[in-house]
Amino acid sequence: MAKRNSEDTIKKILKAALVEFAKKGFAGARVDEIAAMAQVNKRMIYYYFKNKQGLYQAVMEKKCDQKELAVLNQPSDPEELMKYWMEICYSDVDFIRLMQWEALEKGWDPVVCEEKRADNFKICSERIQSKFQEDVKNADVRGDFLHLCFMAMNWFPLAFPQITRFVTGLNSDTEEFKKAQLDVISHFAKLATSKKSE
Amino acid sequence: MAKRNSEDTIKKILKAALVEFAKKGFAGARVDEIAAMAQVNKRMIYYYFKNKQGLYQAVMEKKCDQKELAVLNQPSDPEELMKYWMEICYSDVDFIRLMQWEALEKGWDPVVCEEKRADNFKICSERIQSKFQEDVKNADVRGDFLHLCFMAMNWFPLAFPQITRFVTGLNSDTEEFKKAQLDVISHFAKLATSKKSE
DNA sequence: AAAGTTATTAACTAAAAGGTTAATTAATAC
DNA sequence: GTATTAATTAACCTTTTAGTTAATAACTTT
Repeated sequence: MAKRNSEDTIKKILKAALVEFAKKGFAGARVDEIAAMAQVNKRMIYYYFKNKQGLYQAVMEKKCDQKELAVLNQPSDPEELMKYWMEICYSDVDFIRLMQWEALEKGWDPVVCEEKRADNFKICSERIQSKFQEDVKNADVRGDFLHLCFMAMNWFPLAFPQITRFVTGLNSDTEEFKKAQLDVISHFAKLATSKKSE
Repeated sequence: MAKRNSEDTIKKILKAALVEFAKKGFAGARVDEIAAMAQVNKRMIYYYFKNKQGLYQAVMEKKCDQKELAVLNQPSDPEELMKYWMEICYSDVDFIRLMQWEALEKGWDPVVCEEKRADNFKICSERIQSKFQEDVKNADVRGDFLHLCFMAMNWFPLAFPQITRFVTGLNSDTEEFKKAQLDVISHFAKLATSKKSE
């Protein structure tokens, strides 16, 4: 019989739960499946996390904490910034899916870690504002709305893979797509940072 | 007892199913709930659509057909075009949610009406290409990728309401948000259509 | 109006799926 | 070593849910 190790079982459960929740959302995720994937008795989930909701909460909080680090390590150069966030998105599709499930399942209702997450996004918006607003003098466009647009361009292909395939003919998880998409985003970033000719 | 009317019951079922599928996705939708909402005996759903999957298919096909019309009625002026599609998005959030559930539940797998939908998007991409490419001579950006970006900016706030709230402090279903968002999108459109100064 | 067909209903079935009970085993304290 | 606590297990319970059975009521045809 395997040795006992509460820390290890908690870790195994969280890891499996992340995969399952990202794959099927909260409602679609199966507790039995998580237990099987983690190779842990189902009862352990209720022992450590009370119920499915508690486990979900724990998974979300952990992910949000991870992303906090990414915000703090942002590069300052605008060109680099675009590349940086794109890399992060494409290297952690589970995160995007988690956010997407949350969006659908919660709608406009409040979600976990509201304040922490809002703060993180605020930092990003301010970064964009300071880098872009100074250049586009004649554009009275809010920095947070610029931020939202760049985020949209980054997230969309991963959030809507079929539609991306319909539109571009490419799968968004291919290198070919990624390159072309970064090109457009950088193109927009350049347009927004060079003074308008008009 | 109410009079019999097969056409009417089919219509009632489809209407309720659209609401339920948009709200909870395929897996989350409850057949009993749809029946109750449609005020129809549950058995009728299986009678007319065989099973839950068949009903889902019917709902999706109907929606796709509806959107085909919107594509054909596109205005040609770029500025108008942005406004047109934004209005369509915000007046039919159910459609966006349907697409989003599909994205999550199907992942990269094929979906209903593949060819028809791909064709529709192609028309839109070509429209964008013809309107934007001629202006931005020095940009070797593909029209379909431009299209994808504009679509992303339009869809994102409705697809990710919490994140939009975190970033902008506004709910994406408010007029205030809509106005500001159209401003940014138009701003980007203008940037992309005026020749680069460089 | 009788026979046949189409639409509708209520009651039932079987299989998940989240959660619980209570017993058991390993580590720790005394 | 014995008692106590913490971790783990198997078996069970309850509710929910997609899907069925079989009977019945309303139209249509002849």
